[in-house]
Amino acid sequence: MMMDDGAPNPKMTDAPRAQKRSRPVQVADQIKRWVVERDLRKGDKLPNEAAMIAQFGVSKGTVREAMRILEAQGLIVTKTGPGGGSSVGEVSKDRAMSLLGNYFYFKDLSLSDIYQIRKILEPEMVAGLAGQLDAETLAQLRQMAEQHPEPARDPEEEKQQHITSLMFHARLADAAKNELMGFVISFMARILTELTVYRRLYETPNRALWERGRRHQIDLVDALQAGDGPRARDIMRSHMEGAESMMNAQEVRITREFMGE
Amino acid sequence: MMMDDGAPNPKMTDAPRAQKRSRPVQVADQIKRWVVERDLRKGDKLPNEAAMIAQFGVSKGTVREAMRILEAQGLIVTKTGPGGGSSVGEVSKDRAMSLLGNYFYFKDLSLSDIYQIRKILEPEMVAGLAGQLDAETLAQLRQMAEQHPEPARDPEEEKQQHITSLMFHARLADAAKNELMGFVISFMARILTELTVYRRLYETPNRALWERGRRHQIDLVDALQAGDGPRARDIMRSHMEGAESMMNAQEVRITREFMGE
DNA sequence: TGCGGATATTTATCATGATGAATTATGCCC
DNA sequence: GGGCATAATTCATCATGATAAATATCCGCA
Repeated sequence: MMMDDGAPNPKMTDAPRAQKRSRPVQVADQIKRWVVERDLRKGDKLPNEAAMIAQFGVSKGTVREAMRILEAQGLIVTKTGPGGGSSVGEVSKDRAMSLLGNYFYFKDLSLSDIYQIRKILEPEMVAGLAGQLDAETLAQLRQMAEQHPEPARDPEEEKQQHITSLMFHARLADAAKNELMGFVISFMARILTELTVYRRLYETPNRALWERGRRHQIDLVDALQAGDGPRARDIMRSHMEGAESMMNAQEVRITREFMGE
Repeated sequence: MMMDDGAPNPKMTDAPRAQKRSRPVQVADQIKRWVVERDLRKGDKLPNEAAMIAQFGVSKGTVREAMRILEAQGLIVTKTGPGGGSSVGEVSKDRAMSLLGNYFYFKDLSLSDIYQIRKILEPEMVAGLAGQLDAETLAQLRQMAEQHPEPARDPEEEKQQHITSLMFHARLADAAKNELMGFVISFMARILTELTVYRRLYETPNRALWERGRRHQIDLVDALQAGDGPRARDIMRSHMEGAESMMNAQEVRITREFMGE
C-alpha cells in the first residue's frame, strides 16, 4: 500500500496521547480539526473519498467508517454522483435531541424532574419574549392556542390536544433568542410527547381544568403581543402548575425508547 | 452474496418508509430496536460480527459501519479477543456533552445566554439540595471552595481558579437528584471552561470582588449543610450575578471548537 | 437552435477475502 | 501448581472490484 507523502501514518501524526483510539476515530477527529481550522460552514465540501484515502494513508473502509462516525453525529452529509461527496452540515435540532435522548434513555427521568425545570424556566422565557415576537409567530401561536375549541371526547383526541399544546411550547422555545434555553425547553416538550398514560382518573376530562389551560394559552399570546412580560410570566407559571397536576392525575410515565430523528 | 433465512434484506424488513437511509444506518437502527425490545443494559452483549453479517444478510463492511455509528453515539463499546465483541454501554455524560456541543458549535452562544439560564436554574437547584447532601459530598465541596486561599497572581493561576470554581458547580450539579437539571448545569460549566479572555481590565484582580466570590462558595456549603434552602438560593443568586459581571468585565468569548470527550 | 433522451462519468455504496493486532484461553513443562 | 509459550478467538485494517446512484454530456432530431 502506498503511504502518501503529505500526511504520515495517522497513528504518528500530531499527538502522542492518541493511544487506544481506532483509526476511524482518529481520522474523524482530524477531519473535525480540519473543519475548525478552516472555519468551514454548512455546505462547504470535504475532500472526496479517494483524496482522503491518499491524505490519511488509510484504506477505503477506514475512511468510510470515519465518515459514518461524523454522519452519526450530524456533522456531515454525503451524496453520490458528480458534485457529490461529503460536505459539512449543521447538526439539526432533531438530531441533537435524539443524541441527547440516548443519554437519558439510561437515566429514568421522572415527570417531576421535568416539571421542576419547566416551572422555573418557561415563565422566565416568556417574560423575555414579551414584545419581541413578530406578527407571523404570534399568529401561529394564536392559531395553535385556539385550535381545539372543545374538550377532548376520547383518549386519542386528548392525546392530540396534548401534542398540540406541547408544540405551542416548542414554538415559543424556537422563538427564544436564547438558543440554549430554547433547546432545553424543546427537548422537554419532546420527551413529554412520548409518554404513556397508565390511568385516567376521569373519563370525561375535567372541563373547568381544561378550559383554564386553554385560556392560559390565549391570554399568554395576548400578553406577549402587548409586551407585558410580568403578566406573561405569571400566566405561564400558573399554566405549568396546572399542567403538572393534570399529568400527575393521569399517572403518566415517560416511555423508555430511543427517539427517532 | 448469501441472504440468510431469518432476516430478509434490511431494505425490505419492517417499514416501508425507510427509503434513502443507507444500510449501515438501517442496521444500526435495528440493533437499537433490538436493545429496547430485550431491555438490554450496560454490559449486555450483542451478537458478534459474523453473527450480525448472517443475521442481517449484509457484508462485513456494512456491519462495521453500523457499529461505528452506535459507538459514535456512545451506545456500544467494542473489544477484541475471546469474550470480546460489542456490548451495550451507557452513554457517558462527557460523550453526551460533546455531542450536544456539536450542535451549539454552529449556534454562537453568548455569555448572556448562558448566564440568563444559570441565574435562573442554579439558585433553584441549590435550594433543592439543602440538607440532602451526604458528608462526603459536603467535604468535597468545602475542599474545592477553600482550595485557593489567595487571589490569583497571574492569568494562568486565575484561569485555574476559574476552572476550580466551575468544578464546584459541576459537582453540585452531579449531586442533584434531577439528572436533567444536573446535566444542563454541568454542560454550561463545561462551556465556560473553554473560553478565551480577550481583555483583562485589571491586572491585579479586584481583591474585594474575588473575596466575595470565595465567601459565597463557603457560605453556600454552610447553608447546604444546615439545610437552609432559601439562604442557599439567595447566596447562589448573588454569586451568579457577581460571576456574570466578572465575566463581562473581562470581555470573555466562548471558544469556537468541538469539545473533546 | 433547442429539446429530449441515451450514454458516459463521477462518486459513494456494498461485498469479499486476506492479513494483522489484541486479548484471552489452553496446555505444557518443570 | 506456577509460569510461560502457544493457540484460539474476535475485532481491526487493508486491498480490490463490482454495483448503484446522481449528474453531466453529447447527439440526433425536429
